Amino acid sequence: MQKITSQSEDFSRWYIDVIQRADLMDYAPVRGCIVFKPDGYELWEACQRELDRRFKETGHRNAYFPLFIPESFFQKEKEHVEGFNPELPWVTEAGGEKLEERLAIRPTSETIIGHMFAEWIQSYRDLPLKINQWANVVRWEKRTLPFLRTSEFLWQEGHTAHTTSAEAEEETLMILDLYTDFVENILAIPVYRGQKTPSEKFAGAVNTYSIEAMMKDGKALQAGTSHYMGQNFARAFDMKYLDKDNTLKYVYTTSWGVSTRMLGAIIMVHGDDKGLALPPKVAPTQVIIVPIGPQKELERVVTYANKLRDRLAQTGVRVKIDAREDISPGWKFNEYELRGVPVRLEIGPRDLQNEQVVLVRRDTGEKLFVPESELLNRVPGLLQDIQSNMYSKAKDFRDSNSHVARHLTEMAEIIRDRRGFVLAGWCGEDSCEKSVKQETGATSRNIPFDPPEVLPACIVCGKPAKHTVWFAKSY
RNA sequence: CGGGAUGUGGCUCAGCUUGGUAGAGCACCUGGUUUGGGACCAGGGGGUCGCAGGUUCGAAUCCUGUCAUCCCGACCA
Repeated sequence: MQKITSQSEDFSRWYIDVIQRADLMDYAPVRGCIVFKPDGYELWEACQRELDRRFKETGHRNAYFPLFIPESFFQKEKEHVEGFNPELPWVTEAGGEKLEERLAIRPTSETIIGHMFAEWIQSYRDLPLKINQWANVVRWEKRTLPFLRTSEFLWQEGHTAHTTSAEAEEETLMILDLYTDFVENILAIPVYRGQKTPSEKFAGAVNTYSIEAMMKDGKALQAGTSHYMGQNFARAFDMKYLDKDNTLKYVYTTSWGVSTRMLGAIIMVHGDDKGLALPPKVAPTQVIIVPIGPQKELERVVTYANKLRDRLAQTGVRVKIDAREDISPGWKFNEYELRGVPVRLEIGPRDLQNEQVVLVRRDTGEKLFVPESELLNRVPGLLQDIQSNMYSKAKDFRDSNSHVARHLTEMAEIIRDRRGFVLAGWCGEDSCEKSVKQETGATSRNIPFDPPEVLPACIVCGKPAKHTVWFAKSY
């Protein structure tokens, strides 16, 4: 069996090797498009489950809007058109005839949802309106990478409309908190929360907020964004309501999304040279049972293993058994480590004899000999322990690769030699932000709400800093 | 979109320089022996060489075009 490239040798190749060997995806016959294979799609479904529950708990309802967007819709919001035009695919012909108006395949749905909201909103009593949609979107990217940037991807996009700017801003930040909670507690990935600089914000937004995660190669990945649109889209799409004072007013809107890019984050944050490592809370299989034994004993072992499987499943653990006889235990060990299953349960004749099982942690490789009588009590705690340990490891890595720089040359050195995130002061000028990119290759990730340190001077021009900003090379 | 590389059974690749009708390892199938960290023996099936043209008696091999993937860069909610 061919080995995967090690992370230290070539991180990009390691990533491509792992996602294919772990059977998460396959390339599709269309440029930049991938197939989410069952194991990859199950991971996405696990994310969906967690997020969808949170959206509903916070008063959002799911709906579904069309894939096609009339060209004229895009013309209505100037920044929005300019931002998205380069990456739009167009339908110009259908049913054998040329269309009167071209239809874009949605890159995001602000426009068409804005159009519909305008029809649905009449009175202040219709507000707030809080909708989420699970959908595929298309952006014709120049350079693609499975999960992280593909021409077509899956995501959720929330869209809300409110009577006041304060309420809309509150929604925007509440969602950022929701994303943070999900990514940190479920995916075990620590994030920096903050506001995007004007050059990095969403096309048409007033403010964009993001959570930024650090991959194991030190690059940043925007794991989620939440936008406050002010009245930009309300004016463009005529989203008005009659207020208590009997005057027409524009609503304030928000939008926010996370995508299948998060699968890439899980892989790049937790994976190692053995392959994937899935946080227990999203792992489609949390415990894999591998029965071991010579032919004569195997039947007895498997019968017993099946009983354990059933009892574990009853306590809510997602458990599977691999009782294939034609594949050696050693092969299975490697296989499930590659696939990132958090816990392996080995059971053989010796264990039957001793009334115990062997548990092996994916995160540390540690072997635990557990009396059979304690198994049901131990497993949930072990899974929780793995979950926390994975978060701590990721956080330690992130923290030890987060630096502070006071001069541009210093930042360039850090980015070049040590990688990771660099905190720096910024005067607020576009030109200085551009200089950072030119000199170091890093772009501004966000302006953190709670920077570890406040920097007084702009790293480029030395003038008083308006903001303290995270910079990094990013995916 | 620019620069570089690659495309040959499911996978990794050899063959291409010097054209002569496709090969290895792994995987797969059958039988047997095995089973606590990627088992072994024997037998077997599977590819007109990314695609389309061209040169030639003859093309995986030479030429042109095209598509896709990987790396670097530009661009990028």
